[in-house]
Amino acid sequence: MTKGRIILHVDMNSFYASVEQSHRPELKGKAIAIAGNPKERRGIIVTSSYEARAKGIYTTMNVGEAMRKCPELILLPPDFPKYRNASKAMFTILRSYTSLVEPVSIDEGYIDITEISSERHPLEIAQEIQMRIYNELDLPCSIGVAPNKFLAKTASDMKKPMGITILRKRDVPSKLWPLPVIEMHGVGESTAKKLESLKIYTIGDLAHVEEYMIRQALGKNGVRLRARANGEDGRKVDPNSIYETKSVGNSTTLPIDETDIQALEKTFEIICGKVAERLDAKKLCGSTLSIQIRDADWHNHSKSKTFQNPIYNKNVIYEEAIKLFHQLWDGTPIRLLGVTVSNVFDRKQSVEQLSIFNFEQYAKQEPIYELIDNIERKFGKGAIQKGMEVGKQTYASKTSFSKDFLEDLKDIDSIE
DNA sequence: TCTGGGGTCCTAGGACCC
DNA sequence: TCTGGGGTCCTAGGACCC
Repeated sequence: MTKGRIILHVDMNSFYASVEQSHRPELKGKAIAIAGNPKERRGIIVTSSYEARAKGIYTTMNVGEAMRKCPELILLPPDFPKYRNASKAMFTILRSYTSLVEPVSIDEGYIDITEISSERHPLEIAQEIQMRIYNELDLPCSIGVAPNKFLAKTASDMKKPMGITILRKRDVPSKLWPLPVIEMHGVGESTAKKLESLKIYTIGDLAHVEEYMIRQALGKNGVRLRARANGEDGRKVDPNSIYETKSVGNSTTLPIDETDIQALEKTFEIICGKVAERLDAKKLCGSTLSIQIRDADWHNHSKSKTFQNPIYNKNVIYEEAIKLFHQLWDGTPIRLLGVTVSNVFDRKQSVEQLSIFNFEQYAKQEPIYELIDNIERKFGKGAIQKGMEVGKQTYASKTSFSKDFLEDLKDIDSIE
């Protein structure tokens, strides 16, 4: 960490709305918004154009309220494939400069331009990137230029739309410290409240608090926030982070606060289907299943279970989710239902892990060890491996491959 | 301003093992 | 014999971000 880095944060401006405007030029200059489901009572504004923002429209605003406030507002349903394509094109432009590109979400990412900055000025690179995205994709973005991720992210937020902001470490006292602490990326309402009780109101206050005090109040996270308030952030730009999915979930807010078990089970079926579909698309599986419930008062509850063998099959997910649900639910009305598969990894990897894992796991247990010994004696050295091959076939439709596998082994034994 | 749906990371307590 | 400390995994819940 001797050499300084130069990092850009590229943040697309009101991305979904801008993509729609670029596809349909007649929408340019107009107040438009992407709304979850305009027909539904619980539809909200997901993104709005700057023209709409000027009229008081903001993200998470209820659709009905938005229409009252701005009757000429043009509502559009989200078109994610369209946004994903635009996103891909944007990242392709970024990757034409360096492979050190880390997508953070569909509409923002970091680029480490340290190496290429030896030939060109960082500001010139930022300007060119911004112009290329604008000219080639017809999309506006803001760019932050800084020595680390936190400052780059903070900088890209300072001038919107189509801004470029340089934030050096030496600018931190003058540009960051006067701001209210809630403005900081990583500080939300809850943390701001806790900080307030410590008489920390500005980013500068946070930067100067004693380390032991902030650790006591906020733990590890507090210490990290304090470092960031001082302009320090050692995180690297990691191009691989997008490939390291940790969980896949789906949730839905019900049309009414629901108590009818049949309606709830039906919803679970749909949700589980979507989770399985997305796991399929990414060729993933996961070992932990959790369900989420949100009640009418916005209290959240969850129940989870970790399985010996990873799951991904729609029916398995549904059956297990329903089991968890019945253990968790006390009959009170439900606002939101969710299902998540976590501890996910590549499905191909899973087959190998599975075999090794099971073997080690069960070889430790004496009767099984004997059993395996016996089988190898009876059927030859490759028998266990073969049994596992068979296991792989049936695995897709079974939750507990290990148990099934063991049953299979017992069957073989009882053939004797 | 009364709030959708996709995520990530952190914490704290308990179980279990050495 | 009634008792330490460390590590890891699991679960439930919270905070935050876009």
